[in-house]
Amino acid sequence: MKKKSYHHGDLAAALLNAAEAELTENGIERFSLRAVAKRAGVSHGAPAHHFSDVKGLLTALAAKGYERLLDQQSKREAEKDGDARARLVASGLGYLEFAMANPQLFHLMFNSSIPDRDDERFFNVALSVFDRLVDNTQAVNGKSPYSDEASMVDLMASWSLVHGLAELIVSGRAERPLQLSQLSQEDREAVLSAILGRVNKSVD
Amino acid sequence: MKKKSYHHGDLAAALLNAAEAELTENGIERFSLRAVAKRAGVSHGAPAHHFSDVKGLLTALAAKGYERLLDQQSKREAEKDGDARARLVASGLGYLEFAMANPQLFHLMFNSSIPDRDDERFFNVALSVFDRLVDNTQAVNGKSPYSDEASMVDLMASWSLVHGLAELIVSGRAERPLQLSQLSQEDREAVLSAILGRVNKSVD
DNA sequence: AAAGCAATCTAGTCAATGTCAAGTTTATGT
DNA sequence: ACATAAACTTGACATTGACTAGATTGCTTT
Repeated sequence: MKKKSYHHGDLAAALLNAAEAELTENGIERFSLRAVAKRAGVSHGAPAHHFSDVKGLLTALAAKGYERLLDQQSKREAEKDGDARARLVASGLGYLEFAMANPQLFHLMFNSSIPDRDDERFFNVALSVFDRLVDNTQAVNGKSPYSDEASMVDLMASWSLVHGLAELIVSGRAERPLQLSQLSQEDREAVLSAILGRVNKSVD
Repeated sequence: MKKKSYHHGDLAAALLNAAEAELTENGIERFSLRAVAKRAGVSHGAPAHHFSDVKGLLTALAAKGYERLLDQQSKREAEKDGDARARLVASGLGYLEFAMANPQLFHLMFNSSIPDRDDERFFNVALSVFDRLVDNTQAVNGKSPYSDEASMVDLMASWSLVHGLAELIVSGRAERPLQLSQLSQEDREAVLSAILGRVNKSVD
């Protein structure tokens, strides 16, 4: 069905797909805009008409990543519809799952200064992820992080733990201590849940 | 005293200093080997004789960073010589302090795939940081993370929390919730300590 | 339906970059 | 002092992102 017409039809989407494939294969540090264009079957100058530059393309890709992250978390939370704390942990597992399934994309979203964080779409979807954490935290301890300082401390502890663990796993530094790759899916989740459960334990 | 002689004298060290300065000013993503050479006052080909390539130079720089991180932690721990748990938190504060003082170097050490983690010096000093955490964890809960699984879970939770918090701060994502830049040094440490204290709280 | 216009894409060019090879200068050891 | 190796320079090359001018095509307007 694909005719090699001058106009592509939906080059923007095709470029995003190509960009993610390139990112996955080569990593952010060997990422090349020209390789993306070649993969999409267009000239090296074509991307500029849809994304002003590399920064624009990768900002859009990172925003797409955030949306998938949100989906992943929603899915996980939906499975545990009862306890608020269980939902918070489930949300964290979704975060980890996303990181492990998309390490390079995760890296782009969180460890790169290339994406433009002030981009509207990027900003909003990133805020959504944060807001979800706000809601979950409030559901657990009954107080809004925005008004209650201790609750915000709880939130930051949860966030830091989940994100830090994701970083350690994705970068490979958690492999030696935990040997996650040796474990079954089930055991792995048990270990990760145990770690996530170590934060904000209710002492009352 | 510096003569513009053909031979530099200690170019390796000079290149490392120049590299750190360039890294601090431009960040890893705009890091240029030629700019480093120019800053050190040598030709663009000179670095190759001391560090085989960019990877080699940045691996050495990252290893230096690890050494400074270790020092920072030692300093902090030395101040709290009593309680094991207080020492663990102090160690974490040292970690955060290093990250905040050297954001780009931190980024190079932990979020970049450029440094060669199998490099002997890099590997060993990174292991030292981990071993310190092992010792501190054992001091707190009395069991070796290497033999006791629950203790390793504690360790990973501590590590993840500290590292994640450092990442959130350095990347700027913690600023909105915590507004650390608005706080005094004292208040800031109090907040950070509170967050670090949220993990592995003894419930017995 | 035809013409004009704007969007889309190509192709050529430029400066910057990392790496390599060849040559030059200086230190060192015998 | 002389040879040899180490340190450094210079020039070259392929790759990269960005810019420009021009070619092609879809769309709107009448």
